Amino acid sequence: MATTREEKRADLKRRLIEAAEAQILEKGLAGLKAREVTAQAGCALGALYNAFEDLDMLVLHVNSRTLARLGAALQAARRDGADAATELQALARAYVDFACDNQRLWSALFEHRLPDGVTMPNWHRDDHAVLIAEIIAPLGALRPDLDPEALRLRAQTTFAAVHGVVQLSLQGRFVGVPQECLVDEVAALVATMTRGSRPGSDPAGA
Amino acid sequence: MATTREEKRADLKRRLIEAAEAQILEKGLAGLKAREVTAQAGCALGALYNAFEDLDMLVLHVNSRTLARLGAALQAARRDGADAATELQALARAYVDFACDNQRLWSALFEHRLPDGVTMPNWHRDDHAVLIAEIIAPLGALRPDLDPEALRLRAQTTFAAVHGVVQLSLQGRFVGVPQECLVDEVAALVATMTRGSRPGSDPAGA
DNA sequence: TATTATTTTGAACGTTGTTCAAAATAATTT
DNA sequence: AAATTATTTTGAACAACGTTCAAAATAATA
Repeated sequence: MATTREEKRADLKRRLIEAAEAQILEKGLAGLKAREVTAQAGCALGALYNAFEDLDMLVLHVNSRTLARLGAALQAARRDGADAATELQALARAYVDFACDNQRLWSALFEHRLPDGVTMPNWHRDDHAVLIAEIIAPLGALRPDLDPEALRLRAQTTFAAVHGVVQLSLQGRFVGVPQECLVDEVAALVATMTRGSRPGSDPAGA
Repeated sequence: MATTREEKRADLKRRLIEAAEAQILEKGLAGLKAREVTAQAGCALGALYNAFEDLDMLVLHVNSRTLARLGAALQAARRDGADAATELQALARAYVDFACDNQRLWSALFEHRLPDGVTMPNWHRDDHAVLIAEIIAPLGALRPDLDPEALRLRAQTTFAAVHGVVQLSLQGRFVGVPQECLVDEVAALVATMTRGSRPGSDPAGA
């Protein structure tokens, strides 16, 4: 065995990521503690800082895994060939379902903050692309007037709108819609945005 | 002076809230420290826990002040008599402006989390009503078909949609729209939602 | 097998929020 | 006014946290 060094290193990283994911799943991001993670991973406290720069970077690895799973769920929800409204509804519904079914992991994606002055590594930043990737095509079908740059911006805005409704609701905020209404309200929002995006829906043309 | 006790107590609370607000303004919610707040307020460390249950409750008082100011800004943006689209645009613009001009205080409103199992006191929960209060009237004008309960839900959804765009943008997230585009994208979103809400915009009727 | 390079370890450090007995202060009673 | 009681203020002490680092253990090489 010539690569024992790297193998062990990789295995430790994997165990730490899995332990961290389990901790977040059980107690939420705020319940993630270096001592519990290392205990569950079967290593010493300091070993965490050998494998990762710090606890924040470990969280980013967990979040990247969550983003990959979320991306897969969104891809699986695609309805190629269906009209844009149907496709957007399916994507939004898949997002709501994923957030509800994986609340703590999904929350960690947006609750986590890097310390001031620390910029997010590119390998993790790029993993966020899945959040808007599937929106672009159906939105482009609704809005053939938009150039690629404006279309991408509008996709980001569309995602953020749906995301905002989900987030305030799942946080249980006073201004958030009750969880029982979440699916319906998101569907209503997407329907409204879809209708408002259709060419010919401009008031000047009515 | 018969009420020295209460006066001093109230004065200390005020100084602590102002010091906490100054700290959040300067360094953000994560930069709020019990020792710095009490030092700036001119009292001992333990005095904080005499005046408030804990640091979280002090944050809630700061957040209530922020909500009051935000509520005033939204009320001032009202365009009574104007059509619903204009009114909704004005409200959304006022929300964006407030969030941009008071980023750290505004962020604290939504970043702050109570520990698991601790429920928000009613006096603070109710202060959140200002976030949707002004939306209901213009949205009701657009959607006369909705009963009061559904209208309130739709107002919450509408707020959350705009809020989501603002939050992801100001957090500087990869999927958030760049800050330079925020005003325009929110305006586009509100315009889309307004058009999609107009009676007669239902595809079945086109 | 001996030597060198790397990793693993956990005690120790600094910083946090929070507590609490003692000291200081205000209110009340004599 | 003085003495007594009630309340508040204080800051040292505590537990829990993320992080570091010299020493011990282990792997790679000579």
